[in-house]
Amino acid sequence: MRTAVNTHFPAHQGSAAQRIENELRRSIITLELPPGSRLSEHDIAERHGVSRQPVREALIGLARTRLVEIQPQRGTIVVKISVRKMMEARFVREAIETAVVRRACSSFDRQSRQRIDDLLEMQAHAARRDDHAAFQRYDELFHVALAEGAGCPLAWEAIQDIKAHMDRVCQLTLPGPEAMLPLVDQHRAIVTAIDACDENAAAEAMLRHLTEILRALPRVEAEHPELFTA
Amino acid sequence: MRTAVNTHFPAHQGSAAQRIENELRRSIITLELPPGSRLSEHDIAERHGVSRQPVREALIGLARTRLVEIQPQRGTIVVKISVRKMMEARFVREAIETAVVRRACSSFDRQSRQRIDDLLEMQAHAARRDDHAAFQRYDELFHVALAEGAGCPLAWEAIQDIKAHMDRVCQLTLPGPEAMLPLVDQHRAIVTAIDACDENAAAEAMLRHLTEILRALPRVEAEHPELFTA
DNA sequence: CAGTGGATACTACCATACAAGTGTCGGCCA
DNA sequence: TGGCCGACACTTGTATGGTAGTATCCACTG
Repeated sequence: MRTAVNTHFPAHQGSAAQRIENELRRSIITLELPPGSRLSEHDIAERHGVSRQPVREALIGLARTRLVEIQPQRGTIVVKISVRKMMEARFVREAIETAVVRRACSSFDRQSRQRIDDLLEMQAHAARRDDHAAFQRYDELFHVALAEGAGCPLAWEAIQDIKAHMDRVCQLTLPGPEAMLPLVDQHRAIVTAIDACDENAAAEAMLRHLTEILRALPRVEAEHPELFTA
Repeated sequence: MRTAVNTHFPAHQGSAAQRIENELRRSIITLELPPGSRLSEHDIAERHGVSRQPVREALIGLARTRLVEIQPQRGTIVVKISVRKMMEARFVREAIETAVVRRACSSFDRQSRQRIDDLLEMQAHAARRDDHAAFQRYDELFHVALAEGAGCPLAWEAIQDIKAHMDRVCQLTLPGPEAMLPLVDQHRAIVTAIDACDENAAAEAMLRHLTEILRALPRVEAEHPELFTA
């Protein structure tokens, strides 16, 4: 089975629309396309060598997760980061993932459990190499494995949509192994609690992990005010 | 502010694509389009008097919430109801909404609080008239008001996507005022607990409310096996 | 000189036409 | 008669042209 990052359109894996949506999503999250950027169907189509139609569909997909805002007959722009929405997204994610790890304490798929060890290993390696992209990918896979292992893959689908509001902030806070390595430790703490079948400890560990982002938020907002909404 | 049912495409409120998506979603949830139905872009376009393009965009939107499955170069079908996915969706929803009502106990917007009283009144009226459509609409608005009042409208957005897996089952269980009226009482119990600022009681009430659907599930599955996946 | 009205250059939106892939049905062959 | 092979009908995917709406800029007016 191929490991597909975006599982929303299992049927559209190879379509131009899906390719472009993934590409644009990546560019937005990595801030290559900074908030406020104007996106033109025409330009993007030319740049990717396709027609405007698939580009349009890609933009609609991004609009659904609120990464871009389509203003009819006016234009499409990359939305600015909203601290308020990020806080809300974090709150919802905390609600889902603490419930997931609690469930994981009752029963956890053995295959997923094995996979998690591998993922943690690779993530730590990525952190030491200061490879943000790989780190974030493994982070995502870790949480996916958690949801799947707990028997609730749908939980991750739900998270994926709201996570978009947090990803760009994470992108700003990650640089430097000293920021990434502690996150791996937090992951380990979660797994340890699950192995011990200690619901409260697992939920507590997840809560600490998801609260981490709040620490650096004021700093990054002060450093890059132009990326945030007023 | 206009009360928009679907807030995913604020920019597309009047667009043909959005109109058709809403219409199709309604038809699927009300089981007018039963699971397994084949949907043809061509036919739908003709029936609505538009071209294939907006229909296509509508179908992509529905595919994102897994209401339909697009099989490239083959066709698009209404997905069957999956008990497994419904259980997962219920679990995730429970996680989110119990967290929301807990938060609501700390602080709750006064305007939303007033609105909830009106909604409960109207919902009870709809129940007595045996008006499923109105009942379900008010039910949705109740949960929206809860999320907004708690200061987390994003929570409802997240729920909307996964709720699709539950709505059709609800559609099957609702008929008859004797099924609907208890649900209104459960809503009242939630509000009462929030007014008393009793977190645990509120979460407990919400949990009972969201567990209700499990009671009737075996019956409807036995009565309509053709609607469910094997 | 400030303010207003209109032509213009964009935009997203929709319609139409074409391309590419898939399942089916019927004829052909062994 | 059973199995294989090819044409056809149907699907979604993509390309292109035209339409309607909005913002901008500039000439014109008070």
